[in-house]
Amino acid sequence: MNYWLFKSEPDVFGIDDLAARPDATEHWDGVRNYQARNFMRAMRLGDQAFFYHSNCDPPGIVGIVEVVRETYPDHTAWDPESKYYDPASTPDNPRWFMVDVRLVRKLPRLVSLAELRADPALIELPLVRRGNRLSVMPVPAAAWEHILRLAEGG
DNA sequence: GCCAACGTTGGC
DNA sequence: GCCAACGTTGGC
Repeated sequence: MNYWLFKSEPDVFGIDDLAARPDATEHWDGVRNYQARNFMRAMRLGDQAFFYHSNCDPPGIVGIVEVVRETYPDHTAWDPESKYYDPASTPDNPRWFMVDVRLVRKLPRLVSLAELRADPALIELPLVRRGNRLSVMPVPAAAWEHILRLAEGG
């Protein structure tokens, strides 16, 4: 099992929006970066991920989600009305993919980006590397467990 | 609102 | 294939 992190802007789609979906499940559409796409294609059923709020104050990790459907084509790329439309992606030859995630739980508290950055145990966390703008990225197992301990105060 | 750090585009 | 220009992300 692998661990991941999904970024989302709470003004657009926050963790409470996910919680309000039927079965607290939603497809993760709109990823238009090849590296992030490749990470999603590597996800397997049962993989867990942090839900991260970006572009807000304060940015940070707010919950845990689980992959409940593995990679399949992102249909929003075929919709001319969608802001994620990409005419280079077709049903016969899809370029962009998504997974379905289900909310496992919100964390007892937000673990802020500032706190993550300041923690020497999280040097290996891609999120805190300089200039990282990926919206989907891996989380090393040791970092995953460390962050959970931070959130749970133990 | 600013701007650093990216990724993408397109002329050559 | 190079690389300058451009657009985007996202913290601050």
